[in-house]
Amino acid sequence: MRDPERTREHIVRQAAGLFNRRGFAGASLADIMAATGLQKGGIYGHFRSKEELALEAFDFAVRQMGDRFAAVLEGKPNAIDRLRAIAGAFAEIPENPPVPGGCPMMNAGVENDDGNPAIRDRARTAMEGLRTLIRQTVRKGIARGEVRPDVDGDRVATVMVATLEGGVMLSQLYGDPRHARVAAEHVGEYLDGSVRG
Amino acid sequence: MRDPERTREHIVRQAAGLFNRRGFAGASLADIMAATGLQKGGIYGHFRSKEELALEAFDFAVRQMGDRFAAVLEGKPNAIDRLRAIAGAFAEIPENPPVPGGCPMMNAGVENDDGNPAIRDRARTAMEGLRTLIRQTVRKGIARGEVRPDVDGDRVATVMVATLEGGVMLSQLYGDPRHARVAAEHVGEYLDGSVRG
Amino acid sequence: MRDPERTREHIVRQAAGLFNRRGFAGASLADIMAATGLQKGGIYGHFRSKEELALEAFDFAVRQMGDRFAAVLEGKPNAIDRLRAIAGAFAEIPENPPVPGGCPMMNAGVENDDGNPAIRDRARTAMEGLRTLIRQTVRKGIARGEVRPDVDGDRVATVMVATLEGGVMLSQLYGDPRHARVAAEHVGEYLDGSVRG
Amino acid sequence: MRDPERTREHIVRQAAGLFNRRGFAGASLADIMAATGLQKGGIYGHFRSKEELALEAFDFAVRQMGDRFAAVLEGKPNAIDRLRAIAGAFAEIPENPPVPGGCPMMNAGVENDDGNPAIRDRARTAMEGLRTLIRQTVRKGIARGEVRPDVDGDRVATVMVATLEGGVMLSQLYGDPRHARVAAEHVGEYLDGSVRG
DNA sequence: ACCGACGGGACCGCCCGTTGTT
DNA sequence: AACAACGGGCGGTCCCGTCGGT
Repeated sequence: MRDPERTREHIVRQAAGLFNRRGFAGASLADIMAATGLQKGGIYGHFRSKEELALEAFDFAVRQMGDRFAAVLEGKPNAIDRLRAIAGAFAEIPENPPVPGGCPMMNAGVENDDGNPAIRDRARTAMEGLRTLIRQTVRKGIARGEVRPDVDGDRVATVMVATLEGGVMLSQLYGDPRHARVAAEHVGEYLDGSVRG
Repeated sequence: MRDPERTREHIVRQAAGLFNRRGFAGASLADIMAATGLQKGGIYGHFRSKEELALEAFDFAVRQMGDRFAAVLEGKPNAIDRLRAIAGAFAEIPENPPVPGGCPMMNAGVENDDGNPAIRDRARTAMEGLRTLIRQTVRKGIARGEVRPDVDGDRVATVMVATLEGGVMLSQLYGDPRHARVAAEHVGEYLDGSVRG
Repeated sequence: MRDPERTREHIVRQAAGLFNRRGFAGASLADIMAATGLQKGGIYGHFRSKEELALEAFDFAVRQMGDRFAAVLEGKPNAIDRLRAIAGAFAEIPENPPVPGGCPMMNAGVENDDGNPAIRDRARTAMEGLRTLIRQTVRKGIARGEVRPDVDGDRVATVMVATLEGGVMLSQLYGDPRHARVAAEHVGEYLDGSVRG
Repeated sequence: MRDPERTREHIVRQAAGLFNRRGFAGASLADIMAATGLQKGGIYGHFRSKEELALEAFDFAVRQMGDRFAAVLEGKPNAIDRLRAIAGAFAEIPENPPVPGGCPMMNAGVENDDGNPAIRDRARTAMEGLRTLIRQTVRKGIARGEVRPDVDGDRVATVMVATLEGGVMLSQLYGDPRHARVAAEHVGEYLDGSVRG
């Protein structure tokens, strides 16, 4: 681990999985030391505090999610196709999570209901990014005639995100990926029935 | 606080809110002491451990949820009406939570992703109770001709619960009750469009 | 347990075994509650504190030891016979302890090396009672011509008690009653060889 | 206290005295903190638990005892001289204890009558080491014609250890070193009268 | 006489963060 | 850059003792 930049990323990556699975309070520095193979000094040389590391780890996790979305949206100009692709990306989370522990936005939001407002803010911002992606996709879809002109993009965003995140949550709770897939399928039907122009 | 039974319930009620908001690890005995006005001895006289208290608190929270459902289902024989009532109950959670912190099943499920399998099991069982309620409502609705005969009750349960829980999650994350209401409205349209016979 | 006197003795008896085996700090009130079948109030109605109970329990234990000595000394006027009888009583302790846990004087003395001077004082007094018994037996034996006139009773007491208590300690440590018997046999030879007149 | 090895030994040494005087349960971490001048973090960095520290402290205490024996046995080939030297070492314990609190084998054996089997096992092993030393000294003494050929080394070991440990116990109980000395003198007479060839 | 709820405190173990050193 | 010793404090658990009630 000669390259300090590489070490830093290594820490962030391992911490992201731990924080996502166990939450900020539940993941201890001892856990992170074990996961990274570093001692305390090696970690505190890169981050001023556990919280600073948690924030970077959360951003990293959100970026992993974003990369997934970017990958499935690649080369899809059609709005409905794009929204379907987002649903498909969610359907895959339980079986192939971008970060261990599932969706970081939901996890961070629920686990930091109380306390740790910094992470909560980050979760809100990230979630709003996803909702904005959906909203703008809808808007462009309307402009392109692929989406009914009377469709409210904000509502579509809420319906989609709620259903998909809820499906992931059920899959995690039951340890059964079907729920996320059923939720994604429902979103597909919803898009065909109520959104498509 | 002469009556020990009352004290016990008082502890459980306060603890339910704390555990629901902060999670099992996040809610300390000091928090519970502060919320109940009791000292450690007074709490450990009623419960053998923090976990035993957490389990009872979780059961209490689930019961509070169940009471909500029972209240809105009261006197509604029609299946679609009943499913709508469930959606309506979820829509109200952010503004008027049966237990502070929102839906205990989702919270416990997400926060105990790792660790504390006992609470996780309880969360699964409670969630399955809700899904069973929906499934059986669908089945009776088919028998009564209120629901299309080809509707899969299990899928309806997953779609409804995913959407509604996801809506509650969004409302909590944003501090805005609209998301839960939008999710509930979507469920209503889904019921009218795809379930109603 | 109608008779309060009987209850009190019941507590003392059970506590004596617990304190003798686990020491003052090691035996908790919860242990005593479990052993006696009484609740806290039932115990504190008879004793003002754990220490007061411990002192009475220790006295009880010493009395049990004393009863053993009295029994084996009964009808033995000869000094050497009496001293042998004391050795025999010690030899039996590991297999048939008068109080669970062995000799309370040794236990209390060793376990209260530091702290709890009250129990330590009682242990000293009790031990001195035993040494006085030996010393006076020697003295009478000299007067009766059964013991050499130049024998120092105090030294006999120390040698006998040291050897016998040490034998009991070894038997307890190893869980093997032979050591106490060997020690008692040695005392017998010592009496025959160096004390008998 | 720069050198961690030195710190560790410092902790062990101080803890050995505390555990030997107060027992495993009786010596609290607060006591050890006070005796060592370290905080909890400083102690738990060297030992994983109180029990691990107690085991090392016990081993240290036994080593201190062993050093005493080794010192007095130095340059003494004759078996009777060696056995006398062991008795002499015991006679000195009350006035000049190798570890504060007296003989760790006896203390640990008596105080862990119940509970803490690990320390009890160590005490047994250490005591058996002492008995073996005596047994083998007797055996060699027989071979060298210094000890009667019919002497049973195991019985000698039990008699000597019982008497000497008992003497130390009496000295501790009374706070008077004479008992240990009398016991050692008795052992000397026993060796001359019953063991010497 | 006995029960049992409760107070308040001490226990050990783990936590995060700092600091001196290599 | 990384290690590892250490400080100081919070965590849950169990402790003993009191007191109102039966």
